[in-house]
Order: sequence, then C-alpha cells, then structure tokens
Amino acid sequence: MASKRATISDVASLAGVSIATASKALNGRQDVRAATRERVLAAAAELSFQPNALARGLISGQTRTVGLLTSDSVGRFGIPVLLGAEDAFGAGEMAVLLCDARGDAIREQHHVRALLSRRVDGLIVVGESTNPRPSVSKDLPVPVVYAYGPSEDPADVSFVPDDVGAAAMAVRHLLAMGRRRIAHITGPSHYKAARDREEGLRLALSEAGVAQAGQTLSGPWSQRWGRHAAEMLLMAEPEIDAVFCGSDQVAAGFVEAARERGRRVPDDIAVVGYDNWEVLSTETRPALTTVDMNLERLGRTAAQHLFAAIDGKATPGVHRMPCQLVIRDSTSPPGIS
Amino acid sequence: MASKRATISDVASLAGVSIATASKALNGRQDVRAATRERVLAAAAELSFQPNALARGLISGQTRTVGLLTSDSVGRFGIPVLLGAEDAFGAGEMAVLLCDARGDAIREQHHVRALLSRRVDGLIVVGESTNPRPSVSKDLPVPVVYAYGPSEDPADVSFVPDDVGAAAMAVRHLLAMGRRRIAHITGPSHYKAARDREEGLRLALSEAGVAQAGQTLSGPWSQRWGRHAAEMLLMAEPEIDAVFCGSDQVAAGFVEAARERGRRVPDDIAVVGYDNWEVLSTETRPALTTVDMNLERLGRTAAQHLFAAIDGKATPGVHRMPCQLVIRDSTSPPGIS
DNA sequence: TACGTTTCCGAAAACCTTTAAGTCCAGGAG
DNA sequence: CTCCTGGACTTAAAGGTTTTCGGAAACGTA
Repeated sequence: MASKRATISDVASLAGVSIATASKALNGRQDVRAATRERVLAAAAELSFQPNALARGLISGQTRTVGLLTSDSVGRFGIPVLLGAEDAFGAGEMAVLLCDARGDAIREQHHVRALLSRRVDGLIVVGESTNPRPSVSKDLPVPVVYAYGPSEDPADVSFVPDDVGAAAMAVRHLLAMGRRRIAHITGPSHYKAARDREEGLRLALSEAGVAQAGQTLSGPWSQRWGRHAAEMLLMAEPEIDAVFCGSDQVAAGFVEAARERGRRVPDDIAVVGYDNWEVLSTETRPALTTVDMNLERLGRTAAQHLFAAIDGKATPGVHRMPCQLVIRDSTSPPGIS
Repeated sequence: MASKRATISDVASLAGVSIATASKALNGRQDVRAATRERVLAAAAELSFQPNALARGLISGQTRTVGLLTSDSVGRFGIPVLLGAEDAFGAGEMAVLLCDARGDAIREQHHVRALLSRRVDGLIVVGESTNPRPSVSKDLPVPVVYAYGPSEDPADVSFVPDDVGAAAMAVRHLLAMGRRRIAHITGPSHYKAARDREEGLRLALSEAGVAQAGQTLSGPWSQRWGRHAAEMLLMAEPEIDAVFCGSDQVAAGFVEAARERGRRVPDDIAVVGYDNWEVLSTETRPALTTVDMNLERLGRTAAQHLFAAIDGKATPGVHRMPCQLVIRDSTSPPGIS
C-alpha cells in the first residue's frame, strides 16, 4: 500500500499557490495564468493526485453514481440488461453501484435506502421477468427507470421488449415461408412473456386468416418440456408444418424429439425459438431461427433515459423496445438445407 | 421527487438538541440519556433521515464500498463469481461498484483510477479465464484480491478453482466405476484450464497405472467440437469405455454424436463433463456427471478475504479452491439406467 | 460552604473540495 | 495625479457528519 494519498492542498503547496488556484487550474477554469496552471498540473502529476470524489460530491450534490437494483441477477435476462447499462454509464464518468435483492422485497427496500444514503443520482431496476412488478418506492428523491420488468405504476418509466410485436414478426416469417399449420408451445401462462408471445401469434395468424394448429401448450421453460410437448403435439396434430416456441430451450427440446420421431426440421416442420440464447440456438441442428430481444440495447437505452431524467425531463410510461428476428436454418424452405 | 433531504442538523433542531448529541444518539453511543435518545430517534424517523454517506466517508476515510473489476462480464464464469462477491458484501453494509474493462488494459487502468478516486476500500478483479493476468497495478493504496483469473504476481492474493484436483477427482470416479479405456477431449491448449484439467487426468491415471486411451483432443470449447471429436475418437479408438470432457459443451456434443453412432451412454461409454452449466448438464440425456467449480463460493471467499485484507493482514499467493463432482446418470454402471 | 464526581450535552475542529467574494497590482484613461 | 478596469490570485464559507474536549448541572461528601 502506498503512503497517504495526496490532497489538493499538497498539490497547492508544492506548486506554491493557494488551494483555490490549484482547484481552478486542475478544473480548467479561467483566471489562472498559463504558467501557473502548468506548475499546478506538474505538481499534481508528481504527487499522482486524485481528487476525492466524496468531497466533490458533498459540494456538488452529484455523485455521478447510479444504483442498479436487480431482483434475480442469476437470471439469464438481467445480466445483459445490466451489461448494457454499465456500458452506457461507463462511457461517461458514471459508476454503477450493484445490488441484488434476490427477489426479496424487504431486502430491496434495504438496498434502496443504502443507495439513497450513498446519494446515488438515479436508480435502474431490472426485473427477472417481464411481469409488472411493484414500484420500488413512491417519492424517491432521485429518478428511477425500470428495465425488462416494468413497474406496475404507469407514472414510472419502464423499458420492456416488445414481445407481442416480436412474436407476430416471427409468425409472419413462418407464414411467408409458406407454412400454414402452425402450432405453439410456450412457458407457464403466469408469465406475461408467454401470454404476450401468444398474443403476437394470434395477431399474425388472424391477419393472414389462418387458424392455429391445435391448442397452445403451456409448460415449464425447459428443454424437457419441449420434448414432452413435441410428443403430445405430433400425436394430436400430425399434420403441422411449423411450431413457434416460446423459448429456445423449448425449441431445442422440440427439435430433438421431432427428429427422433422421424420428422425433418425444417423440411417437414419449421421451428422458431425465442431469446437467441446462443448456446442453444446456434448449437442445435439445424441452428434455430429465433427472436433476439436485444437486451443489451434495452439496458443501454434505459441508462441513457436515466441520464435524461437526472438532468431534466423524463417521459413516463412503458416503452416497448423492438426485437429482432435472427433467421437460421430451422425455417429454411423445404429442399434447401 | 421529494423535497430537500433532511440532514442531521434538521433532526437535531427538531429534537431540540445539538448536532453532536443527535449524532451520538443515532449511532448508539454512550453519554446520551435514554429519553433524549428516544426524542432524537423519533425526530429522525419523522424526517426519514438518512445519514449522508459521503460526509461520513470523508471523515472516517472508509467508504464501505469495494470495486469489482471484471474483464469480460459477458462470460459465464465472471458472473457467478461476481454474484458470490456481491452476496458476501451485501450481508454486511458494503456496496459494490461494478466496472467492466472489456478486456482492454487501458480501460482497466481508467476504471482503477476512477474507483480509487471514489475511495473504495478494496478491489476485486475477476478474470475471464483461469489464465494468469497482469497485476492490475503496483502500490495501490487499497488491497486487491483476484478471483477466478489469478494475478501473475505471486505477491498478490488470488483465488482460483483447483482444476487439477477436480479433474483428478473426476477421473478417479471413472476408474472407480470400472472404466479403464479413458479418453480426453478438451478446449484449446492456450487455456490454462485445459492444461490443468489434462494434468489432473494424467495424475489420476498414473496413480492407477492406467494408460490414457488415445491422444488428448484439443479444439474450441463448443458442442460442435464435441461432436466432431467424438467422430474422430470413435474411429481411432473404438474400444474406449469412458471420456473425460473439458467442458459440458464438449460433453453434450460428444454424447449426441456417440448416440447417433450407436454407442450407449453410459452403458458403453461413460462421460464426464466440466462446469455444471445446468442448461446443458441436466438437459442432456442422460444427465451429465460433471465438475462444479462452485464459483459463487469462490467469489464469496474472495470477498471475505478482501474484508480481512482491508482491516488487517492478507495471506498472499494463489489459493486453490476445491471443486465438487456432481454425479448424474452419464457415469452410472452399465445396466443400471 | 467548598469540593470532587458523575452524567449529560454542546462548541468546534476535522475531512477535502468548490466557489463566491475579496485583495492587490499594473496599466490605461481622464 | 486620480480613478477605473481587469487579471491573477487568496480568503473564507459551505457541504454533512463524527469526535474530542470542555462545560454545566446535579449530587454526594467533608
């Protein structure tokens, strides 16, 4: 460990000026002769002076720090959002204070207080699912932005993926590929994501005047469920030519089971997944056409919006961010692959 | 946004005492009459007073904040370590300042300076691989602990998974199951993880006086490589009865290709993976026996060690943390599953 | 009464920086 | 010569808290 850290008064006395002059020189302000500024800068470099952000924050009232509150950071979805936010902040001089409430409301309140006591300039709350969640607290002295999981309170600012639009886009792609007997396997219906994606499916089907093949099958978001659902579906609706799956895990399971049952993908049945979780979507055979929610961008956008809210005006409400369809082999026209 | 935040002097005047007395009452110190303490506490509650951590840190010289510097947070390995560290810190009153250098040394130095200027009490550096990395900086005024990726400088404190020991444990398990023709498929040899795991394999084999079946096959850490290696291996060494894979991705690829070639797992060939990446290890059929590096615990331990280093003495050097073998169906004795 | 002890509380310094206000001086205008 | 202007620099206050030390009151003892 190095010896005591240099303060601005050390710099000032080494340069032979007052503290105020040193401060002005270091901050590039007027009223300092060029020669004097040089001396101060040289002194600062020699002492490897780093201004104390605490003292600075105490005066300015701005810490240039934001809190990032996650409910379940182990989840696959929180992480990219977090990364995107960190990215946007890191570009400036902002720092991110990370807290994980692990789904516990008490702990969340505790963290909010701790962050407030550290005088963060703003808060980003990233949810573990797209289900609306309780507002973190009314009347906080700093702006709050919700990412991935929106706030229940429409007066708050939330950024969520446009699941309905993305699902419709995915299904339109299947229709454009000439598929007409489209089935749907997805996750538990208490997930808004599952309901939204189904809504998107219905939307695209009704636009085209096509009926859904069989009932929507709901189960866990797992590969195992994808396999199981595949067996049920191929029994009940043997003539399907496409499946829209609510997640890549489900899709990977479906593909595997379908192949074992002698159905070729994509020749007999085209498959679309969701999430673009690359370890699954690019490693299955064939690689999966899937929806990429672009979560890093969502996180970045949320962070940029927090900036705006910090020094100015926010635009409340739920902002739906467009997703992207990544087209791979699992939806190629028959005979191509 | 709420109105101006209450300060301790607001609390003091509401309670009708001096600032000093208010401070003592709030911090549970002696020399305050019980009744007075009550009044102060009540006033603080009424104003929902939160002490300003900046002012407090300015005096005490302790911010109760640590910096978490990651080189590649998108990686699967950094995240659990980060979570474990956050966990250990969150238990106390510590907060974590997260920075992602994205593998760029310049950016890393920039972040170190920013963190130092914020007066963090310590630093955790989490690597993206177990390859030793340059020390973040000499003579920092705060303690530094490296997690997952150790520092090149043996005077630093590093915590890494015991890959050699874990690999040996995995291979001993195969031997205990009666397997004698054991092959090895792993990742690129410029990864220390790949070299260490191979070393563990050799160790366990030579203990038992058993020769490795064929050469070690090195390739990318991917499922695709696992499939490809399986084809080569089953051609070159058709009589193998077990494979130790350097990662679950490789193992999943191997299992898939082996089954397509008509080899039953585990009856004909037992398979062990590495990482316990659950989306792969529990969803393959059969579920994979694999090594769990227990990265969250590693992160927690690193954090706890940082505590120790902050207020006392550190024990320099590379600390190897034991891993755990998770036994599943892919190594069951023939005839069981 | 004088004095010592205990108990409770307040004044003020300290932490480090920024900034508003003030000082000093040279030089130009009248 | 006086007055004014502007540049270059310094002084001092402010920001919120903790902590040391001194003071005051209350009480007991001689």
